[in-house]
Amino acid sequence: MGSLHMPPLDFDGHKIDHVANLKSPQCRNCDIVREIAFCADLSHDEVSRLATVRCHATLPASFTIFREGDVVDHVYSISNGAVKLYKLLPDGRRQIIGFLFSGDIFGLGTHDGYCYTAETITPTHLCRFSHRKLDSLMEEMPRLERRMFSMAVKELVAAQEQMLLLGRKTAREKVATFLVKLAERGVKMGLPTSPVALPMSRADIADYLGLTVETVSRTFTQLKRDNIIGLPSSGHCVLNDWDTLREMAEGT
Amino acid sequence: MGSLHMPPLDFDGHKIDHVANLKSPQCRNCDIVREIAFCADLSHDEVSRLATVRCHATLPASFTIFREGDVVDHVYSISNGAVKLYKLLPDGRRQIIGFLFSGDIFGLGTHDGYCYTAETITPTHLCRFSHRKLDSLMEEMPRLERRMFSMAVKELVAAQEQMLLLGRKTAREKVATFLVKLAERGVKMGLPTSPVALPMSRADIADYLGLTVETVSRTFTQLKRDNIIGLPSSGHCVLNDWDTLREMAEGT
DNA sequence: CGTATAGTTGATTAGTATCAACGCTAGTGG
DNA sequence: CCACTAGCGTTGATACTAATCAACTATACG
Repeated sequence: MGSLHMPPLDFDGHKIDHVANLKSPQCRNCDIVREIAFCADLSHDEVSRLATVRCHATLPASFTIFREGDVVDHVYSISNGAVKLYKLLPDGRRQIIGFLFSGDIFGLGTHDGYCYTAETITPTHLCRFSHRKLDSLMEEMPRLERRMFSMAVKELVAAQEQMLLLGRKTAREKVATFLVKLAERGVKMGLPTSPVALPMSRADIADYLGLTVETVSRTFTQLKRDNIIGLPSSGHCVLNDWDTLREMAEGT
Repeated sequence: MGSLHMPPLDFDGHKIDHVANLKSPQCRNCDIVREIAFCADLSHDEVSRLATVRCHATLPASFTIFREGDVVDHVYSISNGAVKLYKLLPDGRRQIIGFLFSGDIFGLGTHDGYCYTAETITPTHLCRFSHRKLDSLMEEMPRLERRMFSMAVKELVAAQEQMLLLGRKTAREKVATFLVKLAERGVKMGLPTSPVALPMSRADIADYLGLTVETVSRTFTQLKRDNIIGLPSSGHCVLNDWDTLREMAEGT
């Protein structure tokens, strides 16, 4: 929020890592990313060619990557860190469209510009690909296009589930769904089910679930009192009763 | 609702129009569809090849085309009529994901099956394409893949706007947005801005906007009392004050 | 150590849901 | 042709969930 009027750091500026050192300690992480991000399913050769059009950057927390309405010029892939995407109403009401983590990509859009603002939550390491270059690469690499398409479909499926949550679930069900999804996402990344890391603020969670900070806080406290979760700190959540949480998320 | 346990009509069964007569009175409509649906941007030759894998059907109102979880085997394009897509919670709470009209396509999904149920609202004429055949066509026709991709992106953008509506807008704003969007959609199809046709029931509108029937009804009545809209019948809505409606939709 | 920010908790309000009744419309069958 | 019925839409009374307003506590930061 505080960075809303800060101009975006240039990827070619001082915060950039110009060379990806594939033998660095981050290598293992890169492999994981390759499995999940849009490099997956591509041959070694294809990945190398993708690498020629990419650019890295390490950004601080609360850094605005681009704003809703900006010209759609790049696609981003998160190597490491956490990003939130949101839309605003003129009076400041905010809806967070999604939280993204390592391996996720974002930056699709139409000729009307990006349809959301993207902002880092934690310090984040990003890969950036220019749409222009990506487009010409896609001409030669149909599998890349396939990959982009299937990712768009996945995003769409996620968006539709979130519509069900926002339109029809209670506060408890919303929070339960949020925790279950975060935990499942973590497991896919090789993390344990519990505790779940909550790098985002309560305000962010509220704006993601269509609630207020107070309601989110109260709901957490309530779930804690019922021994369904534990809150060792505001940034971590222990899932004590996975089954109950899952049922609650499904609305039963 | 009443057709929930009715087995889907087979496209190869008695309700099928096996041959598309391009010189029929529907021809003009077909042209319009070609502009909007995924045949747009394709050459005459490409459209012909698409035609070889397609299949037509005329379905009655309230007919379930496929259900959430069904194996994803076809993509559908609406020639004529109206369709709603929805998701259900185990206890029956429903969220309508979208209303679709002439020229719209639907039927994207993952290996987990379709992520929503599709049901006709009015009697509807559909085109159906098998995913399998479409996939092999896409190998040869990159533009077709492009087209599918850009349509998925458009759907995604729409889903994200709906998230903002569901999470952060008031009942009045929701209804105003709904009417504005419907009117704009109509204009794209060459219809006048007003009156807007409302082929769907109040219950459908409610489940689309995350409200109850009663709230939708009351909100319509209220807008009518304020002379912003007129309701000559429950199926039509006259937009008297476009600017106010638009502002209301944007939340100002 | 002091200040600013984030998170929690409490009291009250407001907006929408729920429950209930009634009117309208369209289709049905006598 | 018209009364009958069923479903949809509207309206009213009340309840309840979550929002708002406000105070306080915990945490992070300089």
